Amino acid sequence: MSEIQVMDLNIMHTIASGQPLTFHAEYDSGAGIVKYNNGTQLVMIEQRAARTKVRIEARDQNQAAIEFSKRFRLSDNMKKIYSAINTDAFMDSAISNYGGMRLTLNDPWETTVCFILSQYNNLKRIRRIVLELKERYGEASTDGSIAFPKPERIKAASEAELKDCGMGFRARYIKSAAEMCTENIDLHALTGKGYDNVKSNLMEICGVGEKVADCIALMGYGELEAFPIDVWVKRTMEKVYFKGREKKIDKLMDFAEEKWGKNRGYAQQYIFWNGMNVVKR
DNA sequence: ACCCAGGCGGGCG
DNA sequence: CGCCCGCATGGG
Repeated sequence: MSEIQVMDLNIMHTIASGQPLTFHAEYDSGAGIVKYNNGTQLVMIEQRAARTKVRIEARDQNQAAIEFSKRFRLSDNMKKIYSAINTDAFMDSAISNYGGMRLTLNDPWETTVCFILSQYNNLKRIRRIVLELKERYGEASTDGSIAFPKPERIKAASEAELKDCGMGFRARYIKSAAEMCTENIDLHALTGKGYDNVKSNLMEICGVGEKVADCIALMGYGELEAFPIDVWVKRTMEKVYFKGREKKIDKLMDFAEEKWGKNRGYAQQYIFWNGMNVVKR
């Protein structure tokens, strides 16, 4: 057992907010406990009521603490980021509602799968599909928890078997993504190559368009310039900044770059989550 | 019953 | 180019 000091971190909001980690971590909001397999082992993180200390339990404490710190982006200076994205009353309320919500930095392959599954879908069902994939194809760690399945394992499954996990028409994309990522492109090699480069390479994958590529760039590679625009972000931005008038994606992208600059990926996460849960339709 | 979901690829004008 | 359509599935 070890404790680490954290600032501007709210695990509850982070875990709830529709990111890859969300889709397989178990979270007990009453106890303030998250459990997830970090790729090699089971990790338990406890944070009571947005406190500044979290407790970590894992077989290999050191590895768990390092991975946790990276995955929850603890080295981000949130004071600076908030001052960059708190540009108006709407952003101010979003930050006040969900302060401490972090972007997470996830495995690129896992992120790719999660966001291919996200298209024309909803959070609840994405989560179920991801859990199903893990149960069927995931690899058990020695502590019994299950790691997200590697592309080799997904590739070995038939499209019909994948469809059986409830993913519908996305099975074709998942299957071909697994093939590409084992044969044609090395996802890990894209790390640190820069936003434009990462994004254009990701879009080579069938089933990965602009929005999904932005999600992967943001949450799988930590490219904070990525600004994924889904139906909620679009709706919310139109309502808040354009008097409810419809705007094209490109227009909204330019607006975001202008308004929130290099940290616009963080702005997007707050717009998305506050838009979906508070502004609603 | 009907509409929608963290969109995308393909086809058409 | 831009626009429009179908797509599997489950929940509101």
